[in-house]
Amino acid sequence: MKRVESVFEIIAEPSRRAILSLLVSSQQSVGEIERQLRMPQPTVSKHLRVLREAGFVESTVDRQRRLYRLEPKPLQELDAWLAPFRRFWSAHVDALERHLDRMDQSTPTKRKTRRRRRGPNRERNKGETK
Amino acid sequence: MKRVESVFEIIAEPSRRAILSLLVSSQQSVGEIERQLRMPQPTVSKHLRVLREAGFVESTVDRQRRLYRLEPKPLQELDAWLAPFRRFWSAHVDALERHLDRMDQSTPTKRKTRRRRRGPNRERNKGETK
DNA sequence: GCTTCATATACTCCACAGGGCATATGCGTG
DNA sequence: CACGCATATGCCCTGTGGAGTATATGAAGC
Repeated sequence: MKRVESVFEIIAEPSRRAILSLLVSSQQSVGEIERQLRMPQPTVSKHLRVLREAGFVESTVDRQRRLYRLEPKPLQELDAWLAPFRRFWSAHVDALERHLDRMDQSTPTKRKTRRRRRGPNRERNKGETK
Repeated sequence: MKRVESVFEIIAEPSRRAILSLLVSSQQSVGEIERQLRMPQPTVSKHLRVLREAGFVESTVDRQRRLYRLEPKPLQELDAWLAPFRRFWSAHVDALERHLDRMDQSTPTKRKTRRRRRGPNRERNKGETK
């Protein structure tokens, strides 16, 4: 009865994140999730309920199974929340680079290939941190 | 003593998110945070502790105050975690648009102005969901 | 030295979320 | 219609995280 839990609280649960990660490739039935994640079926169903009521997933009926699929909106909200911070850290990378550039020209020592391209409005970090 | 709480658990707390959002503009002392967020000082300090131990913030000493500033890494991890989902939903937008395009050409009925621009490699959603 | 300001920590209390288990519902098939 | 598989729900129990309050630490200034 305590609806509207924030997106953040929903994904704080490791099992729920696991489920979401499973569904990102393709939709799955409860039983498939149960087997892949090795967790008891009631647990899966309960987490799916939370995810469904929070809008992270939708279910369709296929014979006696329920197929769960991902819905983009909630995670897009999370992405939106991150926006100011992305600006923050890219600003910092810029500052660091300006600093290094100054170092480079003032200290022409043996430097490995640093020299980053300095085109204006560098495209934002794409999240490929690894 | 229960270190290594996940990034997700840390930001599940509204007060902590508020603190992070405050710090994104500039560093702040504990007292400033306390006043702006209207929360008791011990609460602020406790949350700051959690944030510090999780690497979200760093503190420097300025006279009798402690200045807290944002550190990018943990939120960048979160950003990285989102990457697969971004791929997921941008794929879906593309599929939807292809679908609508087919509808458009096969069903020339009265349609409000839909017709989206179809330039290749559309720029990814910037998070402006509102 | 003592006092005051700024921050940190210790301790108690309580609500609530998740796990485990039993059981209900519901659809399919003989 | 009786049985079986797939999923959902209800209930109890426990751990833990956050609020509140009091108090400790520690630097400044007199």
